[in-house]
Amino acid sequence: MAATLKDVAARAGVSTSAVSRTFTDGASVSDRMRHKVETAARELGYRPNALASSLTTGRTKLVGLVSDNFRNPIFLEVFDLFTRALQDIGLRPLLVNLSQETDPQQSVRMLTQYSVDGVVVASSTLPPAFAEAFRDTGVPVVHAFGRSVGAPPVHVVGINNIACGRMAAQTLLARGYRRIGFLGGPEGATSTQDRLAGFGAKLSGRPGVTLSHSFAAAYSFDAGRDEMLRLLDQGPAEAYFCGDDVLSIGALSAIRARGLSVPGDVGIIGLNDMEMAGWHNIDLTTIRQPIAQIVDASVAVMQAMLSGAGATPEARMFDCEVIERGTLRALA
Amino acid sequence: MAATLKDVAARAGVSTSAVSRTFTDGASVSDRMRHKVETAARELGYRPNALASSLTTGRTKLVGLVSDNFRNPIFLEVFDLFTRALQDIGLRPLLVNLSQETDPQQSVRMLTQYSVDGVVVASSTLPPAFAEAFRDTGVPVVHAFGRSVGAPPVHVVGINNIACGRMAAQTLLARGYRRIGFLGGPEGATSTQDRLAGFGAKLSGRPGVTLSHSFAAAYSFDAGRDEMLRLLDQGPAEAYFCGDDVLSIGALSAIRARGLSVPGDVGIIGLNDMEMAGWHNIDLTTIRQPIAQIVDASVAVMQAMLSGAGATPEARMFDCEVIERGTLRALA
DNA sequence: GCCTGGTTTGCAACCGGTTGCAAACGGGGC
DNA sequence: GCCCCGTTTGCAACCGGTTGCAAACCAGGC
Repeated sequence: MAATLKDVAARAGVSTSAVSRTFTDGASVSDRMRHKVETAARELGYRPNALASSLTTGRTKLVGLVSDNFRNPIFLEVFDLFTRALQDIGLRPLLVNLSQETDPQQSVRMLTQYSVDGVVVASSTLPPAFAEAFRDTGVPVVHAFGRSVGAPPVHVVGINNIACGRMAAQTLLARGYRRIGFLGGPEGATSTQDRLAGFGAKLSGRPGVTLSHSFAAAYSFDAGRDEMLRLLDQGPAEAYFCGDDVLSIGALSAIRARGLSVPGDVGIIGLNDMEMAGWHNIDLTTIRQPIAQIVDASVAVMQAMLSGAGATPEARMFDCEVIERGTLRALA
Repeated sequence: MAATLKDVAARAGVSTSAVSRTFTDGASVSDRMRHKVETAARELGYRPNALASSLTTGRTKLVGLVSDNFRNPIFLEVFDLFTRALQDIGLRPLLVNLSQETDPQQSVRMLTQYSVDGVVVASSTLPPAFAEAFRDTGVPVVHAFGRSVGAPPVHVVGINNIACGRMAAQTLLARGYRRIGFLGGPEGATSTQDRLAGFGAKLSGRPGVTLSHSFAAAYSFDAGRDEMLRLLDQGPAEAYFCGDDVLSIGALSAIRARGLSVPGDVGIIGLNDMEMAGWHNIDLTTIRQPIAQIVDASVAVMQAMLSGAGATPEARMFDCEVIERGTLRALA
């Protein structure tokens, strides 16, 4: 049985308030008192019960970390960064896996029952309505990797997918590609829609440039491979902007399986710059999403909200960067 | 401000105990009472405060999910499976990232302050002493992906690394390889040591069979590639058992970079069977670690401990299976 | 109508802390 | 030594629930 506040007070011969105060900083305690309490606490191995104190203070230092993406390897990095950043400022992530089967409302309720101080939603596919459900309970919310809109319902941190699309288009044009394709993720994902919109906007109206597009069934290797095999059979474009690196790697596999070369026969540019993209045997030219910056900014926003600031939701969108490797031909 | 038990009691015109009882199953409440309370609760949107109740019941349904491995993609799957399995039985994972900088003792304290009902340690590299630190606080612990020892200090679920080593050796021998190498992970990792032990034991005493071994700096692509490049320069073995799939893929990259072919010039067998190993452009022969079974068993053990059973720690080790793909030559 | 025994209900103490308030304390100035 | 004022300390109420215990209730048997 762990020692309680009362035990410490009894042993030190002081009131429970005194003990409580020595453990909350900023409270007025004399040196002599602090010393007495601290030795008693040490002798008993006392640790304050975080749950009990949160009952009166109203703060738990618990933060919901909600995601529906447990497939894409970059999310392992995202979790790594989030957990560390949250730990660093004394917050504890309560991880919620929002797989298809689980009812979103259910997890909203669950998190409110645990009185989380805030919620971080890390997903590029979750609908805005989900984050709003949290906001409606009065809990600070930040949607990381979310979509940028004019006046967002909650704080959003992410990348500008439309700008990424433009950037990809610009990169392909500069290398002299004319027959261009877009191989997106699932058609319903807003990230896919935005990337295609920016991509198409930049290409449209260019003389001699044609754009075709299609969608893979998922953001996965197999889906990318299957879709590229299909495209190759019906006469491929000169280069493709793929919605994601995993998709790109699947596409690369398909191209090589057909005996074609990259970038000789077909060029590929991906998006994310996952670790694997830089591996020598893959060497994928891609657009880097600044994950660490997104995570840091999200945590900073959360911290601001917890200290009362940041009441009006804002969208904070980061720029991406083209990482040149070996899957596009050289500049014209 | 959320409605409390008292608010509901007032509205329904009953005592707080009555309300509490209608929300804890197994308590004796008449139908009429239950109905009154439920409508009042619905009207107020009442949700019981999980933290407050845990104060008296002593159960939080919070479980620490502790890991130090946020680099290996298979751990994303591990987290996926763990969070879902825990959620399914009503437990909430409090994720703890035990990166190098964080003091293990610190997180032990943190988790006890939050009165977690149990702790799952998911790591193949953490020392047993760490899990023991939890056990010493009286919290149920299960160490998933841990090392098998005779009488473990805590419940351990994982694979038998020694048997895996033997299995790899057997597979290589059956294909007629004679000059054999072991390319391990960091020398200090117990998983590496055990795999080498089993591997060496099976090979030793075979006439004409030689075993060389070396260690990569980390379980990473670059470390595997670097070490294999070094080995190739000093005259490689005919086939290697690599400590891990990521390492294997790095090694494959190195072999092809030197213009050698797989399995023509060098054979490779990995361990884990991460998703990528099955990708067409990698096609790695490897030993599959039954991740889902390990997770399920770990959660089952945890659940048993939470209901009072499983007092004496046991080691539950699963068998692995060779997945034949394209990086070893055909059977002799 | 009364007694019996099983259910249902409310009272009040408790879980482990926090905090407003007023009393006790302590040091400086006279 | 006394008074004043800022600090330190303890009391007691409270956070939002749970639960042992005893009283109130109810149906059935006589």
